[in-house]
Amino acid sequence: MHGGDGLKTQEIISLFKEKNFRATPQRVAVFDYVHEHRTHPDAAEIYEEVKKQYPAFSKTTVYNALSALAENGFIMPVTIDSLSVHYDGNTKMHGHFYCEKCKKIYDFEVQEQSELENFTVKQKAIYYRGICPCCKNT
Amino acid sequence: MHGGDGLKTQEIISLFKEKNFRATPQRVAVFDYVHEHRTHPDAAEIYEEVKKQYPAFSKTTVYNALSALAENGFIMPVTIDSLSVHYDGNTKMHGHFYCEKCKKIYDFEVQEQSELENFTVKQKAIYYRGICPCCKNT
DNA sequence: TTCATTGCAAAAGTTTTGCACGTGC
DNA sequence: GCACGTGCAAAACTTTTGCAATGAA
Repeated sequence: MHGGDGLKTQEIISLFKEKNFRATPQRVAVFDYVHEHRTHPDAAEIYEEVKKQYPAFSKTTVYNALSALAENGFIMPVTIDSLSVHYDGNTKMHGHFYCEKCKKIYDFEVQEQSELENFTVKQKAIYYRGICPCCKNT
Repeated sequence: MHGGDGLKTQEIISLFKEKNFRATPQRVAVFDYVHEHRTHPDAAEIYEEVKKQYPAFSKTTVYNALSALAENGFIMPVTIDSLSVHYDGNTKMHGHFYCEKCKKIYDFEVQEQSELENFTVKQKAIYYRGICPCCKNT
């Protein structure tokens, strides 16, 4: 196991159909990868890994799938690292810590965040950056 | 006036020297632009605008200056929009709202955010995204 | 004088686009 | 069947790098 949700392909497809989200094998594979690997992968990593299973996979499709999945709330984009957009299968509100040394992204719990009057808020993100405990001791 | 701090060149240079930050005219100009234009400009905008005053300006220098200024706490990077890094002259803790329609970034107030045990936190950011009041009514 | 910074061009990397083809519903 | 998704290559962008020249301290 990878520490994810462990949803079977059929369950993922059902999830998509509930939201009238077209269930292509590519979208299912990207969803599955992001949910099974809670290390905040970016498009490049997802492309490399998913291609091992599905050799015909295109990079464009990864970008399309990620955008569509994020738009529909199936995954959460993390723009903490300005180089590339990372994605998180955990869509519940939580914070992200970016270690400037090892570049790893850590999750942490946060309290409920306030609303903004008159604004339609679709997504809230809390990003911290600095040095993680591991890298402090080296 | 642009709504910024209104620091004179000499004051900016003093500010730099206090922190042993080498005061080149380019760094002063970039600092000045970011502090006078509180619209969260990115490197491209700063380059275009500052070049009007100083034609010999190089894009590399803008990136160098922005990194160095951010590293020393003179400005704050805003990675809310995955396309480019924006910069904020206001380094006091506050939130940023990104409108997905008009792409404008709004500031808002936030409460004190919690610390993280064992982590060295150098920077905290709170990003919301969605639709701003202006764009809702169109 | 010295060493950090600048400026230019070229490279590296991510993301987008255009368009023909394929496929879920 | 039709609209939407996919795949490929090329384009568009942002940011970084290498290196010689310049200038702040």
